[in-house]
Amino acid sequence: MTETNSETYHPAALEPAMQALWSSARLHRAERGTGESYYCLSMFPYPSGRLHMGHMRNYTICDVMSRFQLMQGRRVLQPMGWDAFGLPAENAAMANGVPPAEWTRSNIAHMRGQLKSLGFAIDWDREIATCNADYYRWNQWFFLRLLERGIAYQKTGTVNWDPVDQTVLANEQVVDGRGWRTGALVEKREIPMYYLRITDYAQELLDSLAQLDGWPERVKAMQANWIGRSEGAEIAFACADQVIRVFTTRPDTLMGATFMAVAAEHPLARRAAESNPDLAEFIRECQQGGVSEADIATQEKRGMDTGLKAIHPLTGDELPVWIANYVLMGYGEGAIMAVPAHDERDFEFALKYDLPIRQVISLPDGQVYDDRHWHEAYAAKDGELVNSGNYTGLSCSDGFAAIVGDLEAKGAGQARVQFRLRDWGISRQRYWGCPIPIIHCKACGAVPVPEQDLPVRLPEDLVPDGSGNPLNRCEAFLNVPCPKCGQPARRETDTMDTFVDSSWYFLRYTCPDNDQAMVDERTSEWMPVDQYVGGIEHAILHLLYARFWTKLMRDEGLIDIDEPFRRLLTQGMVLAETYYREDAAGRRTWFNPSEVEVRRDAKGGVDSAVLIADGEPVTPGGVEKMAKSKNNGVDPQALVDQYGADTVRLFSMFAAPPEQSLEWSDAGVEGAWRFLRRLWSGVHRHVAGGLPRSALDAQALGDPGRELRRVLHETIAKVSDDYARRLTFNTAIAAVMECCNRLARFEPSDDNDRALVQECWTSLVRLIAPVTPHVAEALWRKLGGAESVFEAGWPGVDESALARQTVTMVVQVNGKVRGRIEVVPGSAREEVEAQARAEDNVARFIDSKTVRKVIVVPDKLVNIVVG
RNA sequence: GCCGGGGUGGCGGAACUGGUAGACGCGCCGGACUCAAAAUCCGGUUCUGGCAACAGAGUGCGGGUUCGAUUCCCGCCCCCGGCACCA
Repeated sequence: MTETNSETYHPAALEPAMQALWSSARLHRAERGTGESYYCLSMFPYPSGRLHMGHMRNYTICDVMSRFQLMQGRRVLQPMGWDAFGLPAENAAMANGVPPAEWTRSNIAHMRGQLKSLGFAIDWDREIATCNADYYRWNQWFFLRLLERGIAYQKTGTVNWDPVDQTVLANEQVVDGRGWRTGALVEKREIPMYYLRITDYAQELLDSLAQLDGWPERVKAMQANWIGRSEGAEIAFACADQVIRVFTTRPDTLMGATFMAVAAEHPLARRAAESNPDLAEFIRECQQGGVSEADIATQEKRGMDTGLKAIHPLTGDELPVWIANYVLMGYGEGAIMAVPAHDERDFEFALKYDLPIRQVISLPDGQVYDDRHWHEAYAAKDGELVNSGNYTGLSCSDGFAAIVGDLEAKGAGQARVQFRLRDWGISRQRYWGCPIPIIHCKACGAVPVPEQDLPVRLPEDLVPDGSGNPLNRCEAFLNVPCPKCGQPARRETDTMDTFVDSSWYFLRYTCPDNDQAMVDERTSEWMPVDQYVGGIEHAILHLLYARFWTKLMRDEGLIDIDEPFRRLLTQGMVLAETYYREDAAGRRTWFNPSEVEVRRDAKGGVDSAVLIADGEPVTPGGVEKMAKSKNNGVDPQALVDQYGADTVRLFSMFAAPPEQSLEWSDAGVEGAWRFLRRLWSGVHRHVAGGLPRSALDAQALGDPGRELRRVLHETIAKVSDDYARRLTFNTAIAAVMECCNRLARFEPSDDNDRALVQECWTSLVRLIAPVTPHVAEALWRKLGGAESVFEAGWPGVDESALARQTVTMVVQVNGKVRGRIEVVPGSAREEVEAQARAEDNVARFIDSKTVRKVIVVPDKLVNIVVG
């Protein structure tokens, strides 16, 4: 243990030594210990090649919580694995010609090594990778059960189609409506896909948000809005020999409907286009551009009259039927009744195409309806019905009920609940994913692969080239006899959405070695996850799918929980300053912060920034998320090599609370490094004087000692609360630093004082141990600890140490601070007031004025109101 | 466009339940040590005025409630995350 005896701090030698110690004591194995279980989970990484700062931050947060719980005596499971399927591996294959399997596996090997060097208390025996058949076979197995239950089904869906590469594009591969590689205008295409009926679970997914006390309110709000439950009515409008069904949340405004609008993909639109080339052309135009909601919502509203007329179910009036690009086929019925007077989108459309606007809801007193300009109030539901025949005079809610009642009586409508949530399309026209276990037979149709033939293995030697899924050209994969009739048949070549992989990996960590079952009895021992940690960018999709999948597995009788994650912490992003130079054509070259030197003015403000290489200025481009495109990524490995893992961990926990974005600063890392060096030398100086001979007698301490001990125990109380309840590791670290600063100023005068210093160091080392485990382990042993600091227990608060002789109270006059007084805690109001008024500066401000009121907040503040 | 979040010194942030705005760290300024530098240590550091005591202003902008507002309410501006095939 020479590493711990060195007088100066050398993390490069120390950290591997401490890691070896933990490893041989099997400290990270989840099975060890007898305490209550604690499952602490990070969102598993996509193996992109190197660990980036976002990973580093995520896993440090999780490790701090795991180690804190370990020190509380709990049996901790902190696993790690790889979200190993997905698009980047295919892109890398196109760039380098390396098969995605090879690229992915070598990335995993490298990143595993990086994670190990950071000293995370991970149980590596449970590592999983979703690209391994022993994992994804259970995707396939469960998919077949869902197919049997009717939860999985086939229908057509809309995708982005690149007409040049003849391939389906992901939304991120569509840039300004064009394919990223070819630049061709992207088209929408309808293709058959497999879907999961998440809408069957919409109500439950919404209702059970209420039991997720440990989730941030904002995430629950985002999920609730995403599910988007709305109560309204389904209304049928006759149109020639057809019926147009619409869903509306405002049946009370039915008397204000002046036209109908259908999506370009609506069957009625297609029929109308058959005999009208202009309409067909318009539909073709609507088919251009991307499929993403943001694209559709921001495009200019456009429409065309079909010439068809729908019949208003109550008045019998004829309403023109338009095709409109703001009506979505995927929501409701793909058609709407337009009430331009009371819906902003319909209003805008009516103005543009000069369609009638008919006000049917009254406005607040004095307001007159202006049919040229939209006002928020037009969409309100607190007026009463006007211009509405029999319904005139009713409130909106009474009108809602009366109109729905009449529609029901006529068989033309009914009340209905509609969700914004759509069924989950899981088919991807890509190679690097889990094969969908289906065989297409000319005679028998889509036939599920029999269970005994699972897994359907993905061939690992293919290299995508950008022109569609290479599985389509892989005869060895494609050709297979039909399981039903034995005739030659063809495998499905679509693979599963990677969100399928990430929807249950946390269950598999509990039993990764089971090759007979997806999950087993160990799963219920650990689940639900006690603490889940991951990026806020996953607040909706991943977390919703994981909740859904958990309910599916529950309903298959595989697990017995309703919700997978008890507590959720959504960490913020890691940002860094950007620097660039612009050439004559306006093209920007981005420089990494490590290549730039910042010059400061006399006050410490940024004066200029220059490129170290040539000394010429660069332009600061603002603080942005670390990304390749802005070349502002800071490599954690370089910093770990320079300062050691503990310093990097300390700074990333200190610079911001976990939920907020974190701005990276190399200068800040220096500060963390200095603190650890001070901690190291402080303990060594204390131990060099010999450990104290006798136990601490707190009663015998002098005033400075008693004061220090009060600060220590206040610190223990605060830090414990910060770790356990507030999850603000930045303030916990600040409190430890503050206490260390106090301790450094304390001069022990006898052996009892030295016993106090011993109490301080042994406490502080344990308080910081979750954040900087290697340093803490070494110092703990230096201070005489026989076992690991993580087995040493957590320091307790001595309530008697917290008592104060006096407290400082602030004295305000009319809310402005004018002085301070020292009082005995719990002093009576009158006494405090008298003392406050006697204070010189306070008396000056009261002067001859009349005291109107005196507010006393015990032991804190006095406010004297004069006038 | 829709949903969610954020804005506090030169910088990252703190102020937990409406009660001292700026803890802790960085940077900067001054000092000690040194032949010198680095490292380290000590002191100062919201802005304006003042030698100082102290005073005035101040938490994105504009208003409001309150003895008292970074915190609560109303209206705006800017930045960030998500929008169903990036993960």
